[in-house]
Amino acid sequence: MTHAYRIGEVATRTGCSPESIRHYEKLGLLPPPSRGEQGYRYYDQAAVERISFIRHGRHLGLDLHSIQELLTLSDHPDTDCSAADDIASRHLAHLEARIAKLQALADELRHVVHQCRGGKAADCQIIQTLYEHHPTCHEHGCRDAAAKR
Amino acid sequence: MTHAYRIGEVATRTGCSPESIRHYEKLGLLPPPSRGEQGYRYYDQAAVERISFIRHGRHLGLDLHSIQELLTLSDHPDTDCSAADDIASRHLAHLEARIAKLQALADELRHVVHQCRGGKAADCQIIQTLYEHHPTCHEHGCRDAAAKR
DNA sequence: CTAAACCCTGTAATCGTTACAGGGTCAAGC
DNA sequence: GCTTGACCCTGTAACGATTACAGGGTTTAG
Repeated sequence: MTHAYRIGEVATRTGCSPESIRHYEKLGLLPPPSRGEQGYRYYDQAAVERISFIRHGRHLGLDLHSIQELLTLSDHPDTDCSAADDIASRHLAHLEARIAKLQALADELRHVVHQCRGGKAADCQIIQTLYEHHPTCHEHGCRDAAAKR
Repeated sequence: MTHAYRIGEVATRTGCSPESIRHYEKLGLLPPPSRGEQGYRYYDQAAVERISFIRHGRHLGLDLHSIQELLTLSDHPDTDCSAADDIASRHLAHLEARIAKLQALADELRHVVHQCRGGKAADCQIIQTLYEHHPTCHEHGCRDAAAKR
């Protein structure tokens, strides 16, 4: 009730695009805002903060479903909030796993990059590696890596 | 011409699902295979190797477009292959950037995790942080982080 | 002869965002 | 007045790669 912002102003204030804001509404993360006579959405300060909340969660890499759960917790201040910790911990573990995997991929790529400057494709180490590559090859001995799984 | 494999056998040999194989064909990464009288696809050894090539590229995190470029290089053995090196280097740089970003996110998350075991949602540090969080906050002094951008 | 395990095509879902198309509304400037 | 541009609305489709159907046909083993 503080001010009534139209979606464009909310967008610039929060860094969310108007499309994203409408999308969050459609998904149920935002309550339907009040509408002016011509159907324009009007948001109050609480809505701006809620959208910022979503934006920050996205910035941390949380998916909208997790953000939904966190918002629900926030909407019920008397609830036990260990669920929030679960979500954050789960996401952190997920991030760390992804980092480890990407590190492994980067290591593999570093092995093949700069192997073929100026040569012909027929001799290219990168292309050769892709034809012959056995996943998780130099992790543990390369012999049966292709057979497993 | 070595053997004629049906799509299911190719799938188990390469680790790609039949759907993915058909998808690669539709995108033009695979030449249309020969067909039996009932319309079944039949693949030879070269096709199996090409699909493995794609699979390995995907395993390294390359997108299908990059893989397409690498396959085209491989199809023209006389071409200069520095383009392959470009693709791999580009992807490596992309990976390293993504790793750095995920590391930063994980660091931020580690700051908030385990802050609210057993408390009420109203006091939850995680939820508070999401409401108040200013991106790149503890990078450089937190004061005007919200104002910029 | 029937049931399971294949194969075919085409479409829609996933996730979050962006980009339209096609239309309405409102302000400022002439 | 009337136009121009910046907004806003809804609904749909695209992105990338994969998965999951529906609805149908074929082969193979029991």
